[in-house]
Amino acid sequence: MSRRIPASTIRRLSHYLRSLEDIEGEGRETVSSEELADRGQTTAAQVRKDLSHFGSFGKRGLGYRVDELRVRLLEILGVDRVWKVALIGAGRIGSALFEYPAFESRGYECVAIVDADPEKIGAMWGALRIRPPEEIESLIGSLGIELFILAVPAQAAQQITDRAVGAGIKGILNFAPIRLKVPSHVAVEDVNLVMQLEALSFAITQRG
Amino acid sequence: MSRRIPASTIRRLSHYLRSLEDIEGEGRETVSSEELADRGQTTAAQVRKDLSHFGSFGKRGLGYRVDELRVRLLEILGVDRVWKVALIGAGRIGSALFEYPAFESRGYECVAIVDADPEKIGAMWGALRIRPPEEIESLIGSLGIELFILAVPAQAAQQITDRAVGAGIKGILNFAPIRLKVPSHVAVEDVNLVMQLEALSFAITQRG
DNA sequence: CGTCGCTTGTGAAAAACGTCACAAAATCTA
DNA sequence: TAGATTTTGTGACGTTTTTCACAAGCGACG
Repeated sequence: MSRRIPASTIRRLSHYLRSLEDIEGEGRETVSSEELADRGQTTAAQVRKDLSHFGSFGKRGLGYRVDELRVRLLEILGVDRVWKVALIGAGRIGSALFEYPAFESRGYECVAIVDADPEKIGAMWGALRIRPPEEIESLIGSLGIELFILAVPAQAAQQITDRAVGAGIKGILNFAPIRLKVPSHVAVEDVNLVMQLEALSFAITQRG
Repeated sequence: MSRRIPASTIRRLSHYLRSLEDIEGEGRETVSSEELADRGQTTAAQVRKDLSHFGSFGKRGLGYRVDELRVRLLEILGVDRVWKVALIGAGRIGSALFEYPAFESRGYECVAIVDADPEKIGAMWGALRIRPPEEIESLIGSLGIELFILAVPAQAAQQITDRAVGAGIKGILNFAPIRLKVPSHVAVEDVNLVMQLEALSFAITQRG
């Protein structure tokens, strides 16, 4: 029941949540920390320690009720509600993300698409019309957008970020390969595929 | 000059490498640990500690020679050569990745595309023809493929992984939302956008 | 009801990771 | 050459994160 939670704990909670959904799909009603550990890449003690940051949800001798723990994890992770998301950048990555079914299934709802390319502005993606960057502030305000998925070239990313921050954005999933500067109350998660590929080639090279 | 390197160090090395390329582009010849720290999200001591795992590349009083350190980082990360990559899954994500310019610029060369959809098999993407899954083993063998970019539905991922491992694959960049089971000599990096969005919503909810 | 088997929750120990502080090495200046 | 100045490389230290170990809680069963 502490205050400061490690980022690695949060990642594992996401994974537990997915496992719980699988387990629920299998029709099971309870699960032990050991089984959750096996399905993740961790240990039973780690599972219990992770959960203990937020309360005690299990029953000794029995384990955790699957649906109960699932709902608690949804609450903890803040995905027990809909998040209004804007997709900034209607290129290849943006297009792939827009169709990515996993987002909607977790309550992330794309309510706006923005692109700077005059050829794209005005086009329809599904029910959404692509908007020009000038409308960023008004879109955030009128639609209640809290999250940005930022899939624009690196040189445009900081400028757009500054405007989004000014208009009250709360979090950014950043695909641009730069470190965005934001005030401390704005959350940023970087997606960096080159970095992950380099982690692979390092690991392989290391082992010879 | 130690043996076991923290994953966080590797991520930072990738970032230093990008910074060095920027700095070189600005025409500078040397750089201090402090400047590298400023461009990353870290401290000068951390930069020096990270580098010290692999040797001592700087000159006291001067800093690091930009081009020299850049080349050393390329070697350390294993990107001082070409990696033959296969793209498994020619859907939206696969398409976005295939056109992603950053991959080629770091020496990751896509030499094969595989998809299970009969409607896609045989189609050309650039100079590459989309292959059926049955050819996975022979493609790995004949083309010298070492890395997979796995962008297929979750239920197909483990099966394809098993076959790739059997045929000698060394690393997998996994977009499927499951934890792949692989022998310890195979490296896996998971790309999990839902997990990253959940990290955002957690952070925002926490501060709420 | 008492005991047995199972599994949680949690302090305490250990390990991993990051920070600090400073001696050592390099250049520059005179 | 000597002294001033800069910045690295690294052992010692502090903090964070993981692992360990076990008391305590729960259900089952005779």
